[in-house]
Amino acid sequence: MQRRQSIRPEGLSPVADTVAELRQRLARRESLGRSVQAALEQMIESGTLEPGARLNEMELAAQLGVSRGPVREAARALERTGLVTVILNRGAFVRSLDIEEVLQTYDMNAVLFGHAAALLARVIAPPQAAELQAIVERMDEAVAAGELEAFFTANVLFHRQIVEFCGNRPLRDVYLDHTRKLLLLRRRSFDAAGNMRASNSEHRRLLAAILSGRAEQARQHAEAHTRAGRARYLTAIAHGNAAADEHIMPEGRTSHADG
Amino acid sequence: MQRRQSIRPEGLSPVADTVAELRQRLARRESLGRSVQAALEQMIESGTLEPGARLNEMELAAQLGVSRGPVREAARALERTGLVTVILNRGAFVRSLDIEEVLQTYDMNAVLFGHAAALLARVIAPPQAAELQAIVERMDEAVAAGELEAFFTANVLFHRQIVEFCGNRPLRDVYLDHTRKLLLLRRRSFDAAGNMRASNSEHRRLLAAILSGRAEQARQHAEAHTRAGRARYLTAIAHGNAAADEHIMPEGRTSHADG
DNA sequence: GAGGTGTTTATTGTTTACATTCCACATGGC
DNA sequence: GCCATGTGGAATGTAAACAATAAACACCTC
Repeated sequence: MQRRQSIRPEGLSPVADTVAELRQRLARRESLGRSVQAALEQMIESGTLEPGARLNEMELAAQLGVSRGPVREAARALERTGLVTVILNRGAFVRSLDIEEVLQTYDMNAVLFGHAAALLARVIAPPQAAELQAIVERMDEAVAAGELEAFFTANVLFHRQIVEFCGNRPLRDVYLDHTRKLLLLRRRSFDAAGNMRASNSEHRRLLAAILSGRAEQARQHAEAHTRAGRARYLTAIAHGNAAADEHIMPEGRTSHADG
Repeated sequence: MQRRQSIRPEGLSPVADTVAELRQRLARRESLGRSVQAALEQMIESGTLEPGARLNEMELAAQLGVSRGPVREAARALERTGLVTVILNRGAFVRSLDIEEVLQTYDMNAVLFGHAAALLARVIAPPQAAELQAIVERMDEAVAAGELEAFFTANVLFHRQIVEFCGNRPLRDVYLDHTRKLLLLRRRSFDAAGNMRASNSEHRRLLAAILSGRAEQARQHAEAHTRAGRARYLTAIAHGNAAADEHIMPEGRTSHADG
């Protein structure tokens, strides 16, 4: 049973790994809590921690070679990010998004991304324009070569850079947080290969509007693109492709109407 | 040197206050960390903790009658809310918003609030309509009576209920978080008395659009209302009324361009 | 006297230990 | 046979001790 994470037989102190990680942490000047948070996010992304799973503090602390304190800190941080739910005296659980929340998040993201595009259309600078164009071309190449992973990476970057370049930081943070929430908790299943080409032609139209400075048109393209993604998600779950995991969570007391 | 918060001479254990708080906590089934978070927020709101102030863990723990653990937890939670900044090995500091961030937050909130209004216009139910109308009337009364505090309370509730009723939870959470960030860190100075009447007439127009089901018109009114608030903020700081506190924070190394 | 360096002290980061709560299972009563 | 109750174990909530970092002060050198 081998894993990529530094899970190791208990009792043995893994000197090599530990000092390497510590050196890296010191170099990056981040606390153990942050490091643990990153590790947990990767566990969620890789599926090691599935939706609904409980984050056992002792177990995780032992696996990561730290004490429970940093693990707790990371769990609380993930709670506010929306990746886990903390229940008093019961612990932290990886959230499972119900369809409703996914759709609502798409809805909000559409508005935010649309606004970012509109802002960017008014302020975009040449180097940024060049970068976005390069990303779109990279996606075209990925489509032609059928490289799904490459397309996925470039696709994420395209959206990320648009909200980055638009200049509104709070908007960027919110959009990235919620996009990441969707990515991490839905296991990427939405990006079916068949839609890559259509998706990137939407990117091209959006970028053209941004480059020509037509803010409102950019807004509409960006909104439409996000809503198209929403529609792709809907058809995906209709075909049973993706995880429409509902309510695996230990509920926070679903309130009935009885006394 | 007297303060409203439960700051007390060191060494004395304030039994009465502590047990009362604990009982309340047990009744509400919330962890100490949550309670401390609420206490810190109130300290920030009341001005006991001013922007730029450091959150001394030991001191706060002693004041609140808990250990440093819950205080740390609360500080990290507040960090993600955007109320404090945590610097490695130096502690948590109450954030001070620079003008740029306030304006950008207004900008984002305008879009979100506009979308909430548009959504609500399509789904509003009679009891919700009645409540919103009642709130607007309450604000009118407050204007007539010159009751600033009452107007402020009703005003906050009006916006809150619109995003609540619109049905999009992620949007609601984001909007409320960022609105609260502005309220807590700017000490309410934006709501100059002279603008109450104008503000509430905007509310009336917005509500009319919502009630008549005109989504796009509601969106525009809501957006315009938020941007009007933004403009009021700008004129306020131009007149030196409000706290345009810039960069009191110990900076996270403002990067210069030299080697 | 100015600048740099070593030391001190206060505070945070982290770990360890204790108290409390919840869940599961077994036991007994109906 | 089923439900209620009690008990045991495991995990979380909290507190207190330990380690490491950073700011402040004094000192020494030039």
